Amino acid sequence: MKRTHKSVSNLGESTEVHESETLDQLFGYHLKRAMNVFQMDLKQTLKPFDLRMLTYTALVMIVENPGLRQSQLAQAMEVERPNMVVIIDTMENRTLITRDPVVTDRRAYALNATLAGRRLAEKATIAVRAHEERLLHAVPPERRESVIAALTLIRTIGGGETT
Amino acid sequence: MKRTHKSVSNLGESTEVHESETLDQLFGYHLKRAMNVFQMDLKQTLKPFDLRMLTYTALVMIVENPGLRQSQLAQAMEVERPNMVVIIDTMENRTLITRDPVVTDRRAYALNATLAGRRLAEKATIAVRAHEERLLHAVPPERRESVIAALTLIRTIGGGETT
DNA sequence: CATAATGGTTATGAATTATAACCAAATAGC
DNA sequence: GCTATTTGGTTATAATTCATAACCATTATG
Repeated sequence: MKRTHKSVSNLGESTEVHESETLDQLFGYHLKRAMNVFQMDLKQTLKPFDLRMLTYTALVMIVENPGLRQSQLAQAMEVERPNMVVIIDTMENRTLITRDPVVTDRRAYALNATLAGRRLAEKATIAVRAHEERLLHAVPPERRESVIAALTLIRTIGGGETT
Repeated sequence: MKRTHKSVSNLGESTEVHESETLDQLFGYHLKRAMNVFQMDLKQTLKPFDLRMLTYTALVMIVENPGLRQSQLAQAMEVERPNMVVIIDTMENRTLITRDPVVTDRRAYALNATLAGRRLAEKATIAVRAHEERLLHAVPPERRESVIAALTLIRTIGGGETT
């Protein structure tokens, strides 16, 4: 299935999209390309809900982990704390979540989703699932699982140290 | 599996890393997490060569597609032309590549790697392969291929239109 | 030729991400 | 109890990254 790669391509007016054998052999290269496609599509998918990837992720995490604190969320999402603040701010301003006092620690806030927040998360998730189905329809479920397993494996190996 | 919704929760000292069932079911979520790990590691891998991900990619592409023009490279890398200019600039300043005149089009430049550029690309690629091996050693080769195939499939589907 | 389109460049702006310093509250040491 | 240190959250700001608009020289169109 490998095309014959000629060293010197006659670049005059070739409409051909140029590639690289070396890069094509790299796992990370394909990972990034697929990621780009996914990300662009997801961005469009979330736009109607006025959500970005990070806000969507944060919202869902809060919905499913009521009482979560900002630092925990930041850690879980691998985002710097200061950046988490603005994400939380915007969601609070939209009354998707609330910052509730924590009795055991008066400086911390417990994050909780409002009803509107849960509703939005639900709707957005439906759209996100449709977006995934659209992009993945050519990949049968068991292969998706296989890929996810591989990706998870990679993460557990490389993600050990967050130096 | 759903915890009781209390406004104020007792998340006092749980060291547990919080996750989300919804997100865990999403392909894109795992894609992004793995991508983060990969990217961070690759960044460190390329640092000794004073290369960024984009410069490495560009360099390899030029090495394997001599005479490539900037716009073609930008298109292949899905990068805006103005951004490509600075990438090319830095590589030219380091004499890794040259901008050679194109006889058939006096405003275009043919990009070619110098000997130093090819040498650097080789060394960097060895390091990148080692980095991949490190992160992927738990994933057997045939599964890597399977994953790459799936990722490619996704790209060909979603990447059709670049609106 | 005159007009439009293209390759490359410059300048600039928007958006995302990271860093440093700060306050209030909590914890540790004495 | 009282100081010193650490932690959760915030603010301000810098550094990166990425996208947009306008421009020049050249080429293609008609």
